[in-house]
Amino acid sequence: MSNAISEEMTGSTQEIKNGWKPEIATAPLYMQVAHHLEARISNGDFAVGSLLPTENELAEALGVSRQTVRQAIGLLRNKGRLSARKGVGTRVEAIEATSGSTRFIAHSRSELFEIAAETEFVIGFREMVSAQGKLAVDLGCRPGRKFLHITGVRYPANRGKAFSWNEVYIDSRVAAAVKDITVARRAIFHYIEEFTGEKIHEIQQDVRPIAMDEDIAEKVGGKGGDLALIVNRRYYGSGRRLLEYAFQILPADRFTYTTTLRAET
Amino acid sequence: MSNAISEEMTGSTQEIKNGWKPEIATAPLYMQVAHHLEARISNGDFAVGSLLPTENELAEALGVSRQTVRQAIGLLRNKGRLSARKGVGTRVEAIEATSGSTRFIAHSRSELFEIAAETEFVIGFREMVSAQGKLAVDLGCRPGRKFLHITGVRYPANRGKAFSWNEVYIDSRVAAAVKDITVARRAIFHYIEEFTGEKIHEIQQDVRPIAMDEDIAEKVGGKGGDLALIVNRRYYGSGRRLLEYAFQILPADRFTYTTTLRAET
DNA sequence: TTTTCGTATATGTACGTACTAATTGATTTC
DNA sequence: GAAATCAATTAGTACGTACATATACGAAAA
Repeated sequence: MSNAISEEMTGSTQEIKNGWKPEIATAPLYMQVAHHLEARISNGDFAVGSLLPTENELAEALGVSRQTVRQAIGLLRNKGRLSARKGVGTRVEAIEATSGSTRFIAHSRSELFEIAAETEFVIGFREMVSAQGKLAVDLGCRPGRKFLHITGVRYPANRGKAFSWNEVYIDSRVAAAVKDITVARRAIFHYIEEFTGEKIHEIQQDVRPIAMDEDIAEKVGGKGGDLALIVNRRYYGSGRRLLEYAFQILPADRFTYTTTLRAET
Repeated sequence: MSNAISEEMTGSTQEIKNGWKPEIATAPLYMQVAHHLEARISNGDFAVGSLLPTENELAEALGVSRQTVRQAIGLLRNKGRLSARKGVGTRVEAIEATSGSTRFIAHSRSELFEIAAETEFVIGFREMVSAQGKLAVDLGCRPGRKFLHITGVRYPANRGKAFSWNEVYIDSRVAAAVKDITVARRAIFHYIEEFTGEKIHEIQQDVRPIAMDEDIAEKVGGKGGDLALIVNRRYYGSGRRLLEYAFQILPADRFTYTTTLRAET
Protein backbone atom coordinates (compact mmCIF):
# COMPACT_ATOMS: atom_id res chain seq x y z
CA MET A 1 0.00 0.00 0.00
CA SER A 2 2.30 2.73 -1.24
CA ASN A 3 0.88 6.19 -0.69
CA ALA A 4 1.85 9.83 -0.83
CA ILE A 5 2.74 10.06 2.81
CA SER A 6 5.02 7.08 2.96
CA GLU A 7 6.69 8.06 -0.30
CA GLU A 8 7.34 11.54 0.95
CA MET A 9 8.38 10.17 4.28
CA THR A 10 11.10 8.03 2.77
CA GLY A 11 13.50 10.88 2.48
CA SER A 12 12.07 13.27 5.03
CA THR A 13 13.66 14.60 8.16
CA GLN A 14 12.27 14.47 11.64
CA GLU A 15 11.65 18.16 12.00
CA ILE A 16 9.31 18.63 9.07
CA LYS A 17 6.98 15.82 8.21
CA ASN A 18 5.11 16.03 4.92
CA GLY A 19 5.69 19.74 4.92
CA TRP A 20 3.61 20.05 8.03
CA LYS A 21 4.78 21.78 11.18
CA PRO A 22 2.64 21.00 14.21
CA GLU A 23 4.20 23.66 16.39
CA ILE A 24 3.21 26.85 14.60
CA ALA A 25 -0.51 27.00 15.38
CA THR A 26 -2.45 27.41 18.58
CA ALA A 27 -5.40 25.23 17.64
CA PRO A 28 -5.70 21.75 19.15
CA LEU A 29 -3.50 19.19 17.49
CA TYR A 30 -6.34 17.01 16.23
CA MET A 31 -7.88 20.03 14.51
CA GLN A 32 -4.58 20.86 12.85
CA VAL A 33 -4.36 17.27 11.66
CA ALA A 34 -7.93 17.49 10.33
CA HIS A 35 -7.11 20.64 8.37
CA HIS A 36 -3.95 19.06 7.09
CA LEU A 37 -5.80 15.98 5.89
CA GLU A 38 -8.53 18.07 4.33
CA ALA A 39 -5.98 20.19 2.49
CA ARG A 40 -4.32 17.09 1.11
CA ILE A 41 -7.69 15.76 -0.02
CA SER A 42 -8.45 19.06 -1.72
CA ASN A 43 -5.13 19.23 -3.54
CA GLY A 44 -5.45 15.65 -4.69
CA ASP A 45 -2.86 13.92 -2.51
CA PHE A 46 -5.67 11.69 -1.33
CA ALA A 47 -7.98 11.00 -4.24
CA VAL A 48 -11.75 10.92 -3.79
CA GLY A 49 -12.88 7.32 -3.62
CA SER A 50 -9.53 6.01 -2.48
CA LEU A 51 -8.55 4.80 0.96
CA LEU A 52 -6.56 6.97 3.30
CA PRO A 53 -3.38 5.54 4.81
CA THR A 54 -4.22 3.59 7.93
CA GLU A 55 -4.57 5.37 11.23
CA ASN A 56 -1.30 3.94 12.44
CA GLU A 57 0.51 5.02 9.30
CA LEU A 58 -0.89 8.53 9.55
CA ALA A 59 -0.01 8.72 13.23
CA GLU A 60 3.57 7.70 12.57
CA ALA A 61 3.92 9.87 9.49
CA LEU A 62 2.62 12.97 11.24
CA GLY A 63 4.33 12.27 14.51
CA VAL A 64 1.16 12.23 16.60
CA SER A 65 -0.68 9.51 18.45
CA ARG A 66 -3.28 7.30 16.82
CA GLN A 67 -5.92 8.80 19.15
CA THR A 68 -5.23 12.23 17.75
CA VAL A 69 -5.50 10.95 14.19
CA ARG A 70 -8.79 9.29 15.08
CA GLN A 71 -10.14 12.53 16.51
CA ALA A 72 -9.16 14.36 13.33
CA ILE A 73 -10.76 11.69 11.16
CA GLY A 74 -13.85 11.90 13.34
CA LEU A 75 -14.22 15.60 12.52
CA LEU A 76 -13.99 14.92 8.80
CA ARG A 77 -16.40 12.01 9.07
CA ASN A 78 -18.92 14.31 10.68
CA LYS A 79 -18.49 16.64 7.76
CA GLY A 80 -18.99 13.77 5.34
CA ARG A 81 -15.54 14.05 3.78
CA LEU A 82 -14.49 10.67 5.10
CA SER A 83 -16.20 7.40 5.86
CA ALA A 84 -14.66 4.49 7.73
CA ARG A 85 -15.34 0.78 7.83
CA LYS A 86 -13.90 -1.63 10.31
CA GLY A 87 -11.47 -4.04 8.73
CA VAL A 88 -11.28 -2.03 5.53
CA GLY A 89 -10.08 1.51 6.02
CA THR A 90 -11.06 5.14 5.75
CA ARG A 91 -12.42 6.27 2.39
CA VAL A 92 -12.39 9.77 0.93
CA GLU A 93 -15.93 10.72 -0.05
CA ALA A 94 -17.14 13.16 -2.66
CA ILE A 95 -18.26 16.41 -1.08
CA GLU A 96 -21.49 16.90 -2.96
CA ALA A 97 -23.10 14.03 -4.82
CA THR A 98 -26.52 15.43 -5.56
CA SER A 99 -26.77 17.58 -8.64
CA GLY A 100 -27.88 21.16 -8.80
CA SER A 101 -28.20 21.63 -5.09
CA THR A 102 -25.99 23.88 -3.05
CA ARG A 103 -24.88 23.24 0.48
CA PHE A 104 -26.38 25.92 2.71
CA ILE A 105 -26.86 24.33 6.12
CA ALA A 106 -23.86 23.74 8.27
CA HIS A 107 -23.35 20.76 10.51
CA SER A 108 -20.52 22.34 12.37
CA ARG A 109 -19.20 25.77 13.14
CA SER A 110 -16.31 25.36 10.76
CA GLU A 111 -18.68 24.49 7.94
CA LEU A 112 -20.46 27.76 8.52
CA PHE A 113 -17.12 29.48 7.97
CA GLU A 114 -16.63 27.67 4.70
CA ILE A 115 -20.06 28.44 3.33
CA ALA A 116 -19.62 32.08 4.18
CA ALA A 117 -16.21 32.10 2.52
CA GLU A 118 -17.75 30.86 -0.72
CA THR A 119 -20.28 33.68 -0.79
CA GLU A 120 -20.39 37.45 -0.47
CA PHE A 121 -22.85 39.31 1.68
CA VAL A 122 -23.58 42.68 0.07
CA ILE A 123 -24.99 44.91 2.76
CA GLY A 124 -27.74 47.16 1.45
CA PHE A 125 -29.19 48.71 4.56
CA ARG A 126 -28.24 49.21 8.19
CA GLU A 127 -29.76 50.99 11.18
CA MET A 128 -29.89 50.77 14.94
CA VAL A 129 -33.16 49.35 16.22
CA SER A 130 -34.66 48.83 19.62
CA ALA A 131 -36.08 45.35 20.17
CA GLN A 132 -39.83 45.52 20.66
CA GLY A 133 -42.69 43.06 20.43
CA LYS A 134 -42.08 40.15 18.09
CA LEU A 135 -38.46 41.08 17.58
CA ALA A 136 -37.78 41.02 21.31
CA VAL A 137 -39.37 37.59 21.46
CA ASP A 138 -37.34 36.33 18.48
CA LEU A 139 -34.20 37.63 20.09
CA GLY A 140 -35.16 36.28 23.46
CA CYS A 141 -34.23 39.51 25.21
CA ARG A 142 -36.10 42.13 27.17
CA PRO A 143 -37.71 44.90 25.11
CA GLY A 144 -35.68 48.03 24.59
CA ARG A 145 -32.34 46.40 24.01
CA LYS A 146 -30.46 47.93 21.08
CA PHE A 147 -29.36 46.02 18.02
CA LEU A 148 -27.74 46.88 14.73
CA HIS A 149 -30.03 45.70 11.96
CA ILE A 150 -28.38 44.84 8.66
CA THR A 151 -30.06 43.57 5.51
CA GLY A 152 -28.73 42.55 2.15
CA VAL A 153 -28.27 39.88 -0.46
CA ARG A 154 -25.73 37.07 -0.35
CA TYR A 155 -24.17 36.13 -3.68
CA PRO A 156 -21.92 33.24 -4.70
CA ALA A 157 -18.26 34.29 -4.72
CA ASN A 158 -18.38 34.44 -8.54
CA ARG A 159 -21.29 36.90 -8.35
CA GLY A 160 -23.79 34.67 -10.13
CA LYS A 161 -27.45 34.41 -9.28
CA ALA A 162 -28.37 35.64 -5.80
CA PHE A 163 -27.90 33.10 -3.06
CA SER A 164 -30.16 34.37 -0.33
CA TRP A 165 -31.82 37.32 1.33
CA ASN A 166 -30.26 38.00 4.71
CA GLU A 167 -31.23 39.98 7.78
CA VAL A 168 -28.86 40.25 10.72
CA TYR A 169 -29.30 41.69 14.20
CA ILE A 170 -26.12 42.37 16.14
CA ASP A 171 -25.94 43.24 19.82
CA SER A 172 -25.10 46.94 20.03
CA ARG A 173 -22.14 46.24 22.31
CA VAL A 174 -20.36 44.39 19.53
CA ALA A 175 -21.90 46.14 16.55
CA ALA A 176 -18.73 48.14 15.97
CA ALA A 177 -17.19 44.95 14.65
CA VAL A 178 -18.94 45.44 11.32
CA LYS A 179 -19.21 49.22 11.16
CA ASP A 180 -16.92 49.57 8.13
CA ILE A 181 -18.04 46.47 6.26
CA THR A 182 -20.06 46.95 3.09
CA VAL A 183 -19.31 43.57 1.55
CA ALA A 184 -18.74 40.70 3.97
CA ARG A 185 -16.64 37.91 2.56
CA ARG A 186 -16.57 35.99 5.81
CA ALA A 187 -19.23 35.01 8.30
CA ILE A 188 -20.54 37.98 10.27
CA PHE A 189 -19.90 36.17 13.54
CA HIS A 190 -16.31 35.83 12.44
CA TYR A 191 -15.97 39.61 12.43
CA ILE A 192 -17.52 39.70 15.87
CA GLU A 193 -15.12 37.11 17.22
CA GLU A 194 -12.19 38.99 15.76
CA PHE A 195 -13.37 42.29 17.19
CA THR A 196 -14.23 41.16 20.69
CA GLY A 197 -11.81 38.29 21.07
CA GLU A 198 -14.76 36.42 22.47
CA LYS A 199 -15.58 33.14 20.83
CA ILE A 200 -19.04 32.13 19.68
CA HIS A 201 -19.65 28.97 21.65
CA GLU A 202 -22.95 27.87 20.25
CA ILE A 203 -25.12 28.50 17.25
CA GLN A 204 -28.75 27.45 17.10
CA GLN A 205 -30.29 26.91 13.70
CA ASP A 206 -33.83 26.24 12.66
CA VAL A 207 -35.30 25.78 9.25
CA ARG A 208 -38.86 26.23 8.02
CA PRO A 209 -40.46 26.50 4.59
CA ILE A 210 -42.14 29.75 3.62
CA ALA A 211 -43.65 31.36 0.58
CA MET A 212 -41.67 34.43 -0.44
CA ASP A 213 -43.36 37.80 -0.60
CA GLU A 214 -42.95 40.03 -3.65
CA ASP A 215 -40.23 42.23 -2.16
CA ILE A 216 -37.84 39.48 -1.18
CA ALA A 217 -38.60 37.35 -4.22
CA GLU A 218 -37.58 40.20 -6.45
CA LYS A 219 -34.26 40.60 -4.67
CA VAL A 220 -33.26 36.97 -5.09
CA GLY A 221 -34.60 36.63 -8.61
CA GLY A 222 -37.89 34.85 -8.06
CA LYS A 223 -41.51 35.84 -7.97
CA GLY A 224 -44.01 36.30 -5.16
CA GLY A 225 -45.39 33.09 -3.72
CA ASP A 226 -42.37 31.03 -4.72
CA LEU A 227 -41.29 28.46 -2.19
CA ALA A 228 -38.27 29.12 -0.03
CA LEU A 229 -36.57 27.97 3.13
CA ILE A 230 -36.00 30.34 6.00
CA VAL A 231 -33.03 29.58 8.22
CA ASN A 232 -32.87 31.28 11.60
CA ARG A 233 -29.61 31.38 13.48
CA ARG A 234 -28.85 32.52 17.01
CA TYR A 235 -25.23 33.04 18.01
CA TYR A 236 -24.28 32.74 21.65
CA GLY A 237 -21.05 33.84 23.28
CA SER A 238 -19.77 32.69 26.66
CA GLY A 239 -22.45 32.29 29.28
CA ARG A 240 -25.09 31.86 26.56
CA ARG A 241 -25.14 35.57 25.84
CA LEU A 242 -26.91 36.25 22.53
CA LEU A 243 -24.55 38.23 20.34
CA GLU A 244 -26.17 37.87 16.95
CA TYR A 245 -29.46 36.81 15.48
CA ALA A 246 -29.85 36.32 11.77
CA PHE A 247 -32.21 34.83 9.28
CA GLN A 248 -31.72 33.89 5.70
CA ILE A 249 -34.23 33.17 2.97
CA LEU A 250 -33.19 30.69 0.31
CA PRO A 251 -35.22 30.09 -2.88
CA ALA A 252 -36.35 26.47 -2.84
CA ASP A 253 -35.58 25.73 -6.46
CA ARG A 254 -31.87 26.13 -5.87
CA PHE A 255 -31.35 24.46 -2.52
CA THR A 256 -31.60 21.07 -0.96
CA TYR A 257 -30.51 20.21 2.50
CA THR A 258 -28.59 16.95 2.60
CA THR A 259 -27.20 14.89 5.48
CA THR A 260 -25.74 11.46 5.81
CA LEU A 261 -26.32 9.40 8.92
CA ARG A 262 -23.93 6.59 9.59
CA ALA A 263 -24.14 3.68 11.95
CA GLU A 264 -22.56 4.54 15.27
CA THR A 265 -21.33 1.06 15.94
CA MET B 1 -22.08 18.51 45.23
CA SER B 2 -24.42 15.78 46.42
CA ASN B 3 -26.27 14.12 43.59
CA ALA B 4 -28.49 11.19 42.81
CA ILE B 5 -25.66 8.94 41.79
CA SER B 6 -23.50 9.44 44.82
CA GLU B 7 -26.49 9.14 47.14
CA GLU B 8 -27.52 5.87 45.57
CA MET B 9 -23.94 4.76 45.53
CA THR B 10 -23.57 5.11 49.25
CA GLY B 11 -25.16 1.81 49.99
CA SER B 12 -24.64 0.02 46.70
CA THR B 13 -22.67 -3.11 46.03
CA GLN B 14 -19.95 -3.56 43.48
CA GLU B 15 -21.93 -5.87 41.23
CA ILE B 16 -24.86 -3.60 40.56
CA LYS B 17 -24.23 0.09 40.37
CA ASN B 18 -27.21 2.43 40.29
CA GLY B 19 -29.32 -0.48 39.14
CA TRP B 20 -27.27 -0.74 36.03
CA LYS B 21 -25.65 -3.93 34.83
CA PRO B 22 -22.99 -3.33 32.22
CA GLU B 23 -22.59 -6.98 31.30
CA ILE B 24 -26.04 -7.82 29.96
CA ALA B 25 -26.00 -6.04 26.61
CA THR B 26 -23.91 -6.46 23.50
CA ALA B 27 -23.72 -2.81 22.52
CA PRO B 28 -20.49 -0.89 23.13
CA LEU B 29 -20.04 0.25 26.69
CA TYR B 30 -20.10 3.96 25.91
CA MET B 31 -23.45 3.53 24.15
CA GLN B 32 -24.86 1.69 27.13
CA VAL B 33 -23.67 4.49 29.36
CA ALA B 34 -25.29 7.03 27.04
CA HIS B 35 -28.61 5.19 27.19
CA HIS B 36 -28.32 4.91 30.93
CA LEU B 37 -27.69 8.63 31.32
CA GLU B 38 -30.51 9.48 28.96
CA ALA B 39 -32.91 7.26 30.87
CA ARG B 40 -31.98 8.96 34.12
CA ILE B 41 -32.51 12.35 32.51
CA SER B 42 -35.90 11.26 31.25
CA ASN B 43 -37.03 9.91 34.59
CA GLY B 44 -35.90 13.04 36.39
CA ASP B 45 -32.81 11.76 38.21
CA PHE B 46 -30.88 14.48 36.43
CA ALA B 47 -33.08 17.55 36.16
CA VAL B 48 -33.15 19.67 33.03
CA GLY B 49 -31.02 22.75 33.60
CA SER B 50 -28.90 21.17 36.31
CA LEU B 51 -25.33 20.00 36.08
CA LEU B 52 -24.51 16.34 35.69
CA PRO B 53 -22.09 14.80 38.17
CA THR B 54 -18.54 15.32 36.97
CA GLU B 55 -17.03 12.94 34.48
CA ASN B 56 -14.80 11.46 37.15
CA GLU B 57 -17.73 10.93 39.50
CA LEU B 58 -19.77 9.27 36.79
CA ALA B 59 -16.84 7.10 35.79
CA GLU B 60 -16.34 5.91 39.34
CA ALA B 61 -20.04 5.51 40.04
CA LEU B 62 -20.64 3.45 36.91
CA GLY B 63 -17.39 1.55 37.14
CA VAL B 64 -16.07 2.61 33.74
CA SER B 65 -13.22 4.82 32.64
CA ARG B 66 -13.53 8.55 32.21
CA GLN B 67 -12.89 8.11 28.48
CA THR B 68 -15.95 5.93 28.19
CA VAL B 69 -18.07 8.46 30.06
CA ARG B 70 -16.76 11.19 27.77
CA GLN B 71 -17.71 9.19 24.69
CA ALA B 72 -21.20 8.66 26.07
CA ILE B 73 -21.56 12.34 26.91
CA GLY B 74 -20.31 13.14 23.41
CA LEU B 75 -23.20 11.17 21.90
CA LEU B 76 -25.75 13.03 24.00
CA ARG B 77 -24.10 16.37 23.22
CA ASN B 78 -24.48 15.63 19.54
CA LYS B 79 -28.14 14.99 20.17
CA GLY B 80 -28.42 18.25 22.08
CA ARG B 81 -29.43 16.64 25.36
CA LEU B 82 -26.24 17.78 27.06
CA SER B 83 -23.91 20.73 26.75
CA ALA B 84 -20.53 21.05 28.38
CA ARG B 85 -18.35 23.96 29.36
CA LYS B 86 -14.76 23.73 30.38
CA GLY B 87 -14.27 24.54 34.02
CA VAL B 88 -17.96 24.39 34.76
CA GLY B 89 -19.55 21.07 34.01
CA THR B 90 -22.04 19.27 31.83
CA ARG B 91 -25.54 20.69 31.75
CA VAL B 92 -28.77 18.87 30.94
CA GLU B 93 -30.55 20.74 28.17
CA ALA B 94 -34.24 20.85 27.35
CA ILE B 95 -35.05 18.56 24.48
CA GLU B 96 -37.30 20.88 22.60
CA ALA B 97 -37.14 24.56 23.36
CA THR B 98 -39.12 25.95 20.46
CA SER B 99 -42.84 25.81 20.93
CA GLY B 100 -45.23 23.80 18.87
CA SER B 101 -42.60 22.22 16.70
CA THR B 102 -41.89 18.54 16.59
CA ARG B 103 -38.57 16.87 16.00
CA PHE B 104 -38.68 15.08 12.66
CA ILE B 105 -35.15 15.08 11.30
CA ALA B 106 -32.60 12.80 12.77
CA HIS B 107 -28.96 13.63 13.29
CA SER B 108 -28.01 10.06 13.90
CA ARG B 109 -29.25 6.62 13.16
CA SER B 110 -30.37 6.07 16.72
CA GLU B 111 -32.44 9.22 16.62
CA LEU B 112 -34.28 7.85 13.62
CA PHE B 113 -35.17 4.85 15.75
CA GLU B 114 -36.52 7.08 18.46
CA ILE B 115 -38.66 9.20 16.17
CA ALA B 116 -40.10 6.08 14.62
CA ALA B 117 -40.82 4.66 18.04
CA GLU B 118 -42.84 7.73 18.95
CA THR B 119 -45.03 7.39 15.89
CA GLU B 120 -47.09 4.76 14.10
CA PHE B 121 -46.96 4.15 10.40
CA VAL B 122 -50.37 2.94 9.26
CA ILE B 123 -49.88 1.22 5.94
CA GLY B 124 -52.73 1.90 3.55
CA PHE B 125 -51.52 0.48 0.28
CA ARG B 126 -48.84 -1.86 -0.98
CA GLU B 127 -47.86 -3.34 -4.33
CA MET B 128 -44.83 -4.62 -6.20
CA VAL B 129 -43.54 -2.14 -8.75
CA SER B 130 -40.84 -2.20 -11.37
CA ALA B 131 -38.54 0.83 -11.31
CA GLN B 132 -38.93 2.84 -14.49
CA GLY B 133 -38.08 6.37 -15.57
CA LYS B 134 -38.02 8.90 -12.77
CA LEU B 135 -38.37 6.24 -10.10
CA ALA B 136 -35.32 4.36 -11.39
CA VAL B 137 -33.39 7.62 -11.27
CA ASP B 138 -34.58 8.42 -7.75
CA LEU B 139 -33.60 4.97 -6.64
CA GLY B 140 -30.32 5.14 -8.48
CA CYS B 141 -30.77 1.68 -9.96
CA ARG B 142 -31.17 0.27 -13.44
CA PRO B 143 -34.75 0.19 -14.81
CA GLY B 144 -36.70 -2.98 -14.27
CA ARG B 145 -35.57 -3.71 -10.75
CA LYS B 146 -38.45 -4.75 -8.51
CA PHE B 147 -39.47 -2.91 -5.36
CA LEU B 148 -42.26 -3.20 -2.86
CA HIS B 149 -44.09 0.12 -2.78
CA ILE B 150 -45.86 1.00 0.47
CA THR B 151 -47.80 4.16 1.25
CA GLY B 152 -49.57 5.36 4.33
CA VAL B 153 -49.89 7.93 7.05
CA ARG B 154 -47.66 8.26 10.09
CA TYR B 155 -49.41 9.27 13.33
CA PRO B 156 -48.08 10.24 16.73
CA ALA B 157 -48.10 7.28 19.13
CA ASN B 158 -51.18 8.76 20.83
CA ARG B 159 -53.00 8.82 17.50
CA GLY B 160 -53.46 12.55 17.36
CA LYS B 161 -53.26 14.67 14.25
CA ALA B 162 -51.50 13.02 11.32
CA PHE B 163 -47.73 13.36 11.40
CA SER B 164 -46.77 12.81 7.79
CA TRP B 165 -47.57 11.14 4.50
CA ASN B 166 -45.08 8.39 3.74
CA GLU B 167 -44.07 6.41 0.70
CA VAL B 168 -41.54 3.61 0.96
CA TYR B 169 -39.79 1.51 -1.67
CA ILE B 170 -38.15 -1.68 -0.45
CA ASP B 171 -35.78 -3.85 -2.48
CA SER B 172 -37.73 -6.96 -3.44
CA ARG B 173 -35.01 -9.19 -1.99
CA VAL B 174 -35.74 -7.92 1.50
CA ALA B 175 -39.39 -7.00 1.07
CA ALA B 176 -40.51 -10.08 2.99
CA ALA B 177 -39.33 -8.31 6.12
CA VAL B 178 -42.52 -6.27 6.19
CA LYS B 179 -44.99 -8.62 4.52
CA ASP B 180 -47.15 -9.05 7.61
CA ILE B 181 -46.92 -5.51 8.91
CA THR B 182 -50.01 -3.34 8.72
CA VAL B 183 -49.04 -0.88 11.44
CA ALA B 184 -45.32 -0.23 11.87
CA ARG B 185 -44.36 0.95 15.32
CA ARG B 186 -40.66 0.93 14.57
CA ALA B 187 -38.59 2.23 11.71
CA ILE B 188 -39.09 0.23 8.52
CA PHE B 189 -35.35 -0.22 8.17
CA HIS B 190 -35.38 -1.75 11.59
CA TYR B 191 -37.62 -4.55 10.32
CA ILE B 192 -35.26 -5.02 7.40
CA GLU B 193 -32.23 -5.26 9.66
CA GLU B 194 -34.00 -7.77 11.85
CA PHE B 195 -35.09 -9.86 8.89
CA THR B 196 -31.84 -9.94 6.98
CA GLY B 197 -29.40 -9.64 9.84
CA GLU B 198 -27.65 -7.10 7.67
CA LYS B 199 -27.09 -3.71 9.19
CA ILE B 200 -27.95 -0.45 7.49
CA HIS B 201 -24.61 1.31 7.38
CA GLU B 202 -25.60 4.63 5.95
CA ILE B 203 -28.70 6.73 5.48
CA GLN B 204 -28.79 9.73 3.20
CA GLN B 205 -31.38 12.38 3.88
CA ASP B 206 -32.38 15.42 1.93
CA VAL B 207 -35.00 18.02 2.66
CA ARG B 208 -36.84 20.36 0.32
CA PRO B 209 -39.94 22.53 0.64
CA ILE B 210 -42.97 21.73 -1.50
CA ALA B 211 -46.57 22.78 -1.81
CA MET B 212 -48.88 19.87 -1.04
CA ASP B 213 -51.35 18.69 -3.64
CA GLU B 214 -54.99 18.13 -2.72
CA ASP B 215 -54.69 14.36 -2.25
CA ILE B 216 -51.86 14.38 0.23
CA ALA B 217 -53.05 17.52 2.01
CA GLU B 218 -56.34 15.84 2.72
CA LYS B 219 -54.62 12.82 4.26
CA VAL B 220 -52.59 14.85 6.70
CA GLY B 221 -55.34 17.29 7.52
CA GLY B 222 -54.38 20.31 5.45
CA LYS B 223 -55.55 21.82 2.22
CA GLY B 224 -54.09 21.91 -1.28
CA GLY B 225 -51.25 24.39 -1.74
CA ASP B 226 -50.25 24.34 1.90
CA LEU B 227 -46.54 24.42 2.53
CA ALA B 228 -44.74 21.26 3.52
CA LEU B 229 -41.31 19.73 3.76
CA ILE B 230 -40.42 16.63 1.83
CA VAL B 231 -37.72 14.43 3.34
CA ASN B 232 -36.10 11.82 1.11
CA ARG B 233 -34.14 9.01 2.67
CA ARG B 234 -31.94 6.38 1.07
CA TYR B 235 -30.88 3.41 3.16
CA TYR B 236 -27.69 1.58 2.24
CA GLY B 237 -26.52 -1.80 3.50
CA SER B 238 -22.99 -3.10 3.33
CA GLY B 239 -21.17 -2.26 0.13
CA ARG B 240 -23.48 0.72 -0.41
CA ARG B 241 -26.30 -1.50 -1.63
CA LEU B 242 -29.59 0.44 -1.66
CA LEU B 243 -32.09 -1.49 0.41
CA GLU B 244 -34.80 1.09 0.97
CA TYR B 245 -35.87 4.43 -0.42
CA ALA B 246 -38.52 6.47 1.30
CA PHE B 247 -39.96 9.92 1.32
CA GLN B 248 -42.09 11.69 3.83
CA ILE B 249 -44.19 14.82 3.52
CA LEU B 250 -44.57 16.94 6.63
CA PRO B 251 -47.00 19.86 6.89
CA ALA B 252 -44.97 23.01 7.46
CA ASP B 253 -47.17 24.49 10.13
CA ARG B 254 -46.33 21.71 12.54
CA PHE B 255 -42.62 21.19 11.96
CA THR B 256 -39.39 23.04 12.36
CA TYR B 257 -35.98 21.58 11.88
CA THR B 258 -33.60 22.62 14.64
CA THR B 259 -29.89 22.03 15.15
CA THR B 260 -27.28 23.35 17.49
CA LEU B 261 -23.71 23.81 16.37
CA ARG B 262 -21.09 24.02 19.05
CA ALA B 263 -17.54 25.19 18.92
CA GLU B 264 -15.21 22.30 18.28
CA THR B 265 -12.52 23.68 20.51
C1' DT C 1 -16.37 48.79 48.12
C1' DT C 2 -14.10 47.37 44.19
C1' DT C 3 -10.46 45.15 42.00
C1' DT C 4 -6.96 41.77 41.64
C1' DC C 5 -5.00 37.51 42.36
C1' DG C 6 -4.52 32.80 43.49
C1' DT C 7 -6.61 28.28 44.07
C1' DA C 8 -9.70 24.61 43.33
C1' DT C 9 -12.46 22.36 39.95
C1' DA C 10 -14.13 20.68 35.65
C1' DT C 11 -13.80 19.72 30.93
C1' DG C 12 -10.39 19.44 26.98
C1' DT C 13 -6.25 17.58 24.84
C1' DA C 14 -2.71 14.15 24.03
C1' DC C 15 -0.22 10.37 24.83
C1' DG C 16 0.18 5.30 25.80
C1' DT C 17 -1.33 0.22 25.80
C1' DA C 18 -4.12 -3.74 24.84
C1' DC C 19 -7.61 -6.09 22.99
C1' DT C 20 -12.05 -6.79 19.84
C1' DA C 21 -14.28 -7.45 15.65
C1' DA C 22 -15.28 -6.78 10.67
C1' DT C 23 -13.28 -7.54 6.30
C1' DT C 24 -10.30 -9.32 2.77
C1' DG C 25 -7.77 -12.57 0.42
C1' DA C 26 -5.13 -16.66 0.25
C1' DT C 27 -5.20 -21.44 1.41
C1' DT C 28 -7.13 -25.68 2.17
C1' DT C 29 -10.67 -29.00 1.72
C1' DC C 30 -14.53 -31.25 -0.28
C1' DG D 1 -14.68 -25.62 -9.28
C1' DA D 2 -16.96 -24.33 -5.08
C1' DA D 3 -17.09 -23.93 -0.27
C1' DA D 4 -15.04 -23.67 4.13
C1' DT D 5 -11.10 -22.16 6.93
C1' DC D 6 -7.35 -19.41 8.48
C1' DA D 7 -4.35 -15.48 8.88
C1' DA D 8 -3.38 -10.71 8.19
C1' DT D 9 -5.13 -6.18 8.28
C1' DT D 10 -7.78 -2.29 9.92
C1' DA D 11 -10.98 0.46 12.44
C1' DG D 12 -13.46 0.22 17.03
C1' DT D 13 -13.55 -0.12 22.04
C1' DA D 14 -11.71 0.52 26.64
C1' DC D 15 -8.56 1.26 29.90
C1' DG D 16 -4.74 4.09 31.92
C1' DT D 17 -1.90 8.48 32.66
C1' DA D 18 -0.66 13.34 32.59
C1' DC D 19 -1.16 17.92 31.72
C1' DA D 20 -3.72 22.25 29.65
C1' DT D 21 -7.14 25.65 30.06
C1' DA D 22 -11.46 27.91 31.09
C1' DT D 23 -14.37 29.05 34.98
C1' DA D 24 -15.90 30.17 39.61
C1' DC D 25 -15.06 31.41 44.14
C1' DG D 26 -12.87 33.25 48.00
C1' DA D 27 -9.07 35.91 49.94
C1' DA D 28 -6.13 39.70 49.79
C1' DA D 29 -5.04 44.24 48.22
C1' DA D 30 -6.15 48.83 46.54
